[in-house]
Amino acid sequence: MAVLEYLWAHGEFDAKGVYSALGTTRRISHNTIQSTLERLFKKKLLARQKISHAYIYKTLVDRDELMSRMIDDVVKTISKNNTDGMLAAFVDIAARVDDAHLDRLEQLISEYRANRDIESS
Amino acid sequence: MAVLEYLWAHGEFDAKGVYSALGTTRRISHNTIQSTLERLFKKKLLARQKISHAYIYKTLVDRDELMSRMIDDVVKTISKNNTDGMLAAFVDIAARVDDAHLDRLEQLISEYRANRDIESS
DNA sequence: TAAAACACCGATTAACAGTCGGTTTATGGA
DNA sequence: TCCATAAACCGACTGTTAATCGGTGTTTTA
Repeated sequence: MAVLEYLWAHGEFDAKGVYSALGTTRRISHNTIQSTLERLFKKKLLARQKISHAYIYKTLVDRDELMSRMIDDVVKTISKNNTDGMLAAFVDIAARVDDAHLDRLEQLISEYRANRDIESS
Repeated sequence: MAVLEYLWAHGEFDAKGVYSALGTTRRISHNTIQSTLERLFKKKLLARQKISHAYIYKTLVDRDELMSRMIDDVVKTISKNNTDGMLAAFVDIAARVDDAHLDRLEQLISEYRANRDIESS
């Protein structure tokens, strides 16, 4: 997560760059960062491109997309096809923060619809 | 999950009861069911009560509540405090199923509000 | 009171994240 | 051209957790 956070915040970087930002604070070796980058790459969460002899990594999914995937996984394991329960959970969670979030959620739905209509015209 | 599914569908049961329902199909021993029940109990997902010398287990959370918790976990690990991103992800996921789910989501928000207002009066 | 039923503990396997060391390979400068 | 360095790559170890089961001891009950 720390690596992803960093790349989300700062764009493309090589292992060295990520290491100099995170390594000291987290007391982690360069190799640890490197392995983490490789594993994220294998999971297709990062893309990489060889510049000279070092890879430059960048994220393949943004934070919201990753969150969506993870929530999707949860929904799949726990309530196969019970999308209504899923929607109810969304409302619960939003309301749990505070009720204003329900308004905001409605607003986002409207925005989504508006956006969709523009794109399809 | 299979154990939880069973208890959600059939109410209270002891290990034996769950075993006779799931054991044969899944080719799983009585002990496996028992361990699973114990672990779920330790996680506070099940409650139990000793009847004679056997425990009767029942679920402490329903499916939607469990889903909420798991989604909450995802949101916490991936987007600390970025609730707006979370809400956007909800809309995305709902819309991804199909657009009717956006209507349904709005409906659930209304229902939630109506419910809340009744309870607070 | 002995057999059956059950709880409980420990053990094994498999997966995975986090971490790192060692080895190989490729680069670029002397 | 050759070597020092940087980086990739591979394997390993630890810790955690789920899934699975056996063994042991305890409680019922016939």
